Amino acid sequence: MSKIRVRFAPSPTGFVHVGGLRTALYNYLFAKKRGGTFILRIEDTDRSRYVEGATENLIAVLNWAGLVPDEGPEQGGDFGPYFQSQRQNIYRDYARELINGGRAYYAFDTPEEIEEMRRRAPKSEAPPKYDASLRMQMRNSLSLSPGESAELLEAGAPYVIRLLIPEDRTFTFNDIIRGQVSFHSRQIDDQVLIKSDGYPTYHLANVVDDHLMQISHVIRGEEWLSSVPKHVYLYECFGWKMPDLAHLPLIFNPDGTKMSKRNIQSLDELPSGKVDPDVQTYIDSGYEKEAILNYIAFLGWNPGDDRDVFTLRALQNIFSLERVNKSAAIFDLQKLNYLNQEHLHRMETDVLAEELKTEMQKAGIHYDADAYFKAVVDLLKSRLHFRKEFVEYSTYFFKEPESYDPQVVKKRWKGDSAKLLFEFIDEISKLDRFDAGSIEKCVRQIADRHEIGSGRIIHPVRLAVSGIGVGPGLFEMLQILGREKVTKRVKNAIEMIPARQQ
RNA sequence: GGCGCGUUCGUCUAGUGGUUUAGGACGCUGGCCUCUCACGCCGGUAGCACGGGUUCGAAUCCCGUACGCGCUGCCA
Repeated sequence: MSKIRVRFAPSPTGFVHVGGLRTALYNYLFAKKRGGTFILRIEDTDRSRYVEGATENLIAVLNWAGLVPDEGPEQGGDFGPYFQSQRQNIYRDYARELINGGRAYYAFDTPEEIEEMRRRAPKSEAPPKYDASLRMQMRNSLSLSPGESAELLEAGAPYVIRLLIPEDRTFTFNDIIRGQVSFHSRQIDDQVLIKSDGYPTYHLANVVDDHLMQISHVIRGEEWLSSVPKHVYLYECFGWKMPDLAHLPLIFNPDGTKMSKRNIQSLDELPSGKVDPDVQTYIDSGYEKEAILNYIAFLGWNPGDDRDVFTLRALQNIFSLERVNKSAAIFDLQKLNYLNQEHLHRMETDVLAEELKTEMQKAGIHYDADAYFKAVVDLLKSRLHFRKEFVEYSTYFFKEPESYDPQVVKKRWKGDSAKLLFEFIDEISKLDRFDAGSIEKCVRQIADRHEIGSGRIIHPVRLAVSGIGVGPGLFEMLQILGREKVTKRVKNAIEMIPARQQ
């Protein structure tokens, strides 16, 4: 079996689309699973749509995701350059070869003339194509005499090179995902191969580059399916072997429309039925990298069993194109959220703690010791949906409460709370070991003594040490805080709270 | 309009002629756990687009219809 070589070939026209990231991911997974090469090729042949910084941004997102190319603009390789804009002369040579072989021709029609040709058609009908039925009425090296054409070329008249699509041919090809697909040449127009600005169109460039770069499998979005016959014909003209094809299903908004960046400010205020196609938005919103990758991998693919949480490494081992679906998928934020939480909960505490330090520093919060910090992370981990929540959830572990939630005071702070809490700090002062088990025993004993529910102590203590009414299990929380802090905070609260009540 | 591709719970999907009273996950929902909020656990909800064939038997094969999407550019 020949070497697996796949490419992700985006055009730098803006932000990185969720669908684009998935295409990159599938290419990457396919290559890695089979010991192949993952190539990044920048398809920047449309100067009018070129966006400054888009390439850098694209590479940054790919690196962020861990989908690092084996060959590409950054890492180089034996098949460069990896920018199509730097390969112009290559395409030009191949286009000439086509013309010399009678497979392509020069066309001198101006954009206005083509526009006019299309406008001439009755409104009820479909716009005509530049094809066998029309080309002899246009201005090109087929309709003009050889002398006229040569004259125009010599005079430097603007021209494009068009592919001469044969009449009455059926192009059939096999797609790994869709099976056999065929098109009749009647449906295909004489595709422009070289534009008047000298740059190639996608169709020529991708065929030439895929061949020259020895691409074994083309994995891309379904929007390309309809232009495959043109590519099939080009491969035939050049006498090249075509790579295997896999056309991926599209990804849509919840309302079934195409994902668009229009009218989207943030994930918190999405227009009804819409979702943000910009990968950067999810990164900025604090989604776990692994969760994003896991989620988009499952948009159109599944491992065939019940498992649904995978790291990039794990996906590498089980991915296969054969298990990619045919039908389009809808992007669902809730499932992403679920996976985000799953990945967070499955992280090793040590690793998470290390990464959370950055979040803490950003928030300007300082902590005492590594062991203490890790203990807090361990305790709070299972309550996290997003890692950024940690800062908020853990504040009272790093500084004393400055106020007490009035709602909770009203609900939990009873007339005897102060008295019970005095008793509580007195009891815990006698404890040999200040651990969750001992603290709990202590609380239960006080409650029994007064014949009240232990909640009558638990809730006020929580309020006293944290200032709020929600949080992790109280006893574990107190153990981590330590006897000294707990005693101090409870005393503070006893002083503060009744004063506020009056 | 033409051509192409697609259609299993609200969503992601399993399913490749009998193992299926169509399975899982998210969501929603009932409960358990419990000191709160989460987590976790147990349960429920809901689907083969429609119509014809083929077959002893079809979600699975064929045809048609409907609907959706893609392409129909000197965009990719």
